[in-house]
Amino acid sequence: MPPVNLKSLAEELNMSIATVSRALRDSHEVSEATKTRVRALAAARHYEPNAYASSLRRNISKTIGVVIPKVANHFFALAINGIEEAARQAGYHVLIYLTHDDYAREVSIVQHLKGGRIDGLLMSVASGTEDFAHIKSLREANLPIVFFDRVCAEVATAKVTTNDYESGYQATEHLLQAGCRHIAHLLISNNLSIGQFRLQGYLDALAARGCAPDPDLILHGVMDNEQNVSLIRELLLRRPDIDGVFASVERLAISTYHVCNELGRRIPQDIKVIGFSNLEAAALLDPPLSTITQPAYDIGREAARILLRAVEKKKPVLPSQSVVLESTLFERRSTANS
Amino acid sequence: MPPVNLKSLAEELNMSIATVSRALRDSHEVSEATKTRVRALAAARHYEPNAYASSLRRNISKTIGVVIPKVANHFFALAINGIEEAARQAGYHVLIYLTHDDYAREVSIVQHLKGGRIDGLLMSVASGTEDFAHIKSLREANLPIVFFDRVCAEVATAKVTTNDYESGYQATEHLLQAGCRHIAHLLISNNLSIGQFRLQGYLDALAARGCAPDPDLILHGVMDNEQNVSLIRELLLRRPDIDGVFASVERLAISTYHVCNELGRRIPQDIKVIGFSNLEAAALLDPPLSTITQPAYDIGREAARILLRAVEKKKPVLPSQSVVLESTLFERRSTANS
DNA sequence: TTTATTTACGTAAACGTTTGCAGCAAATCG
DNA sequence: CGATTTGCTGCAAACGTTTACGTAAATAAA
Repeated sequence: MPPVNLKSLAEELNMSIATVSRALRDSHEVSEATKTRVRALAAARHYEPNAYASSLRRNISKTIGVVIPKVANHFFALAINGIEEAARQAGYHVLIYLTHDDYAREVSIVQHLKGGRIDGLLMSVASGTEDFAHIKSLREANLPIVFFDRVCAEVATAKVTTNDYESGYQATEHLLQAGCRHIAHLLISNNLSIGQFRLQGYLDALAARGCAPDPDLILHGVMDNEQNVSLIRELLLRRPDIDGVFASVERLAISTYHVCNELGRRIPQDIKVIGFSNLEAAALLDPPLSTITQPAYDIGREAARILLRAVEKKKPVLPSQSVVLESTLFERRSTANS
Repeated sequence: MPPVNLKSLAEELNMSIATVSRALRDSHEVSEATKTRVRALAAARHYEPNAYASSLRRNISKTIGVVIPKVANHFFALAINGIEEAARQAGYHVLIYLTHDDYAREVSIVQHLKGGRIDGLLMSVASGTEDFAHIKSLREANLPIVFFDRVCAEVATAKVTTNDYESGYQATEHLLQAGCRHIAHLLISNNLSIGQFRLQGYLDALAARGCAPDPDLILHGVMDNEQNVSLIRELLLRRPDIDGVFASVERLAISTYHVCNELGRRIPQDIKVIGFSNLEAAALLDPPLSTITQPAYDIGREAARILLRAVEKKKPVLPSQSVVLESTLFERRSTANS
């Protein structure tokens, strides 16, 4: 089968390539009659414009990149869902890259993206990332970036986040109201801003009740889940007075469930648990887990919209376009008053 | 900042564009000395080759497409994970498209992919798809395709699936051994081959025990979850003798949990439940759900590897390269002998 | 020495599209 | 009627890369 491109169409129609191109782009400087003829043949031949030729010429790829730590996590899966929706509506394609929270991999990915493959980037930084030179170099290459959830404070661009401080405060307050006196806070030990905000909310909620913060109750988790289980087990054994756990990330809440099962601590009678989570099955857990749930789909869609607006208008993304969405606290049995 | 491309590098080095290009591609017809000089400058200027120019010229995009129904589903999320890994290792990029199980959207997406944007396609077809003309037209455009999980039997290419028949048989046998006499089978009403295989396994397992199949016990679910809950409720009320449920897809197992909660049927005492599922938290449900779990990550990685091998060798993908992976049955409390 | 062969590089033509410019009718205006 | 505008179309040059081909010098073979 001979290739079907502008040239072949033009030959068959006895007109120039330029006219065919313009007709298909609905240019005002080509007659209706010609447009109709061109469109008819293009449809008949199932013509699809070559994306690369077009991108090369126009210096526009109609593609955005998404760099995230992982996809097998309901939060990021939902975010991608929102991103894909916004992209599709705007006629954009979505390239996906996973860092697995590995700094080196993030650098390598970002470096490759400078080849003009994408018009803009959505990013949730790896938890290990401390140096942001690779990201800044992208900005110098004039590539618009929008961060979501795990943002990079050092880069002046739009960020889409949730009200993490308020949520941390609210979750802690919720445990206090449920009668907890000694509340542990589990977070992932890294430099992510979201963890810091949630922690501050926790601390302030305690302070508002006149409770002095106890550093011994703040557990810094690690990447490895097995190790987290050990850490939590040690914590609960060392401090039998703990009657509430606020997990900053889903995994730590799940690990807490495992440890409580193992140690025979009953939830919520002995210990109440609440955690950030987008787990669909939270309501079906044993017991149903109270969660602070981020609007993941909306985060993704909103971030994509901000990025695409900037891309289309060829304007830089401004920090002032940042958006803060609200998480929701779902009260379930794991924090019920026993 | 002036653009850094082959031309600018060549000018600065006082040599031709061709030599620079060849040096960077490590051609044997350029001296080691020149290569060193070129590579040094390229690194210093942070040169990244323009992906589109290269793709246009070589008619190779180093990109594969992934078309799936949804991403907010642990199975597909894990599959993407595997795909991304295989792609990254081979130096390929991954474009993602979601059909939301919508036929029209699938057609539109596939149509767009003919623009040369991708070198190969991985696909799990939408459950509503009955006509495969759009997919066949891709094959005519010489684009290699590998199906995974939800395959299209009509297209002669490689498919990566799981042993669905055996798993259906095994799940049913498991319920029978747990003492169930009246086992319902819940599946999504569509033409997907996987559903048919699982159903056949169910029927054969019953037959092997001398049980006549009862069509009234086979429930065809729909896309809408609310409606499924109603259907399951009606079924359980109409047939109080049902003491076992085998759900062909995760959602239907979860809906069964909801209905049992609502009707006060105890799992596993009154009804035992098993379902296909990749839910991470299955072991934490109330009660822990017995599952047949597909090796989703491996499916994705294997499918991508088969595709990439074909792409690299510019050979068509043959049906004989198909792979069947094995699912695992995880026995948990939802099917325990009460 | 002459004639092949090899090595290292340059020239220029692609790949398919978009777009500034020019041309050339027909229509409009002075 | 000549001059100008308007509407439509074609020519040709880009975009940045790759690569077939040519060529000059250096080396090897005769």
